[in-house]
Amino acid sequence: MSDSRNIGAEIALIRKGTVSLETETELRERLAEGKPLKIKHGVDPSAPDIHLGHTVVLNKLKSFQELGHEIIYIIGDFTARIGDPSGRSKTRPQLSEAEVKRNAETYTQQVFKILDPKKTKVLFNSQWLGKLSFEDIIRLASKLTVAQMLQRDDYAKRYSGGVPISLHEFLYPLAQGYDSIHINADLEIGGTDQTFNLLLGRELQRAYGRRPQVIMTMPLLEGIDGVEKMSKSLGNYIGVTEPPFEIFGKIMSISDDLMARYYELLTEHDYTVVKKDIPHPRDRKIELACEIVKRFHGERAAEEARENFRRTFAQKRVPEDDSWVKVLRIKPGAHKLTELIKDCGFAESTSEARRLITQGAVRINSVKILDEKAAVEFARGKKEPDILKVGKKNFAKIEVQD
RNA sequence: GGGCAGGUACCCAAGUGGCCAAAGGGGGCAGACUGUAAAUCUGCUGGCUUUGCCUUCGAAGGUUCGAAUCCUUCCCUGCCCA
Repeated sequence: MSDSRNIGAEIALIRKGTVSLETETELRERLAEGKPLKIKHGVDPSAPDIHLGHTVVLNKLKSFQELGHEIIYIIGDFTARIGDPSGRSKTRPQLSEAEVKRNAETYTQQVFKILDPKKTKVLFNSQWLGKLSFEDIIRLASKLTVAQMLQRDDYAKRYSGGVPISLHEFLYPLAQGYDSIHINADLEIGGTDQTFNLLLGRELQRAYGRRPQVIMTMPLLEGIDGVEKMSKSLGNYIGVTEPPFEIFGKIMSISDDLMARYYELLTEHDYTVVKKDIPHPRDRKIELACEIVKRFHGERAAEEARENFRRTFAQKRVPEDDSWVKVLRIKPGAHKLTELIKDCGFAESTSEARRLITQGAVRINSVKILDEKAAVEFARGKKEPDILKVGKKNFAKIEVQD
């Protein structure tokens, strides 16, 4: 690790796919010392699920791990209760202690789908942040000025736009920076939306007489809407624990432009090469979907998802995947269609169910039903269960029993 | 503390006594066309036992035959001054 040529190669590897690295010189110095670096990454367990957006950073952490460095994965259980305002035009909801704890547990489980648990140190920042006294916090806050805080884009925008900024929101980056001091991080990595917080960590380390951490930012992955960054709260995410067919389907529904982006950020492939090898964009997307599914569910699941997809959408048949077909058990006799739709969870209210019917979105056994008042008769002992289809992708098997 | 401007549906935003379940845009959903893509076009977008009824315009009271709209009090936000 002390060989300067190897350091060059290592830096090249580290740099791959990053947006920024401040500073490369400092990184080189630290690598030259020959000790494993403490690589810090903090997460906000405000949503309990890891999605593809997180994996961009996680993959980078994994490669650090493979290079022999120490990963310190900080669950921001304390900071989650502040609510990170990064990239938001609004104050985040503050979570309760119990919610945060529950989220944190599922979070770590999922992280280890990518990282090696043996080489990862998971810490909760309530361990040290919870012990700070009010005096400590004052001292911390005195290191920074309001003008510095307002440099941050989302604060500045809100401030000039007359949108409220609560005082506690200023504490978020401070707390995050304090984490860096506490663990004595050599390098902190985050999405580009974390740039300000990461830089602030450097400031604070300096102010506390520590060597400032190197910071590295990774691109933010757009969500499946192709516009906003992927996030659970926007509902435009693909979670790593979602069932194979679900992941497959979500990938297939993204735009072609976004597909290029996903190839770049989520796979090792060079998109220009892929484009040449697979000329039809649909097939390219299928390949991508397979690859992603494979990563989290294995080869077989990927093949099944591919087959199922073909069956469902190309051949317009009922998918052979339980995660995509709800099972509704009902008693024999006549049932109002609106009720059935609601019971399957395909509509939240009778009015909505009614709308779906009149708009031609509802079929039973492939027969379109347009009468919003329709009641359907179900008898026991049919060979094949009746299939209710609502919209393009909602299927339910109706099972009749007493 | 004083002055001013505001708080309308998922978001932005119009509406200043009845024609208001509330214009317009965004988002979302559905349909057509497709490759479950994009673009485009069309419709829908509070609830219900739906030719009607019920609840909603920051909250609570009040005026009125009738209130998102007028009055009172309260809560919240921004700006300016101190």
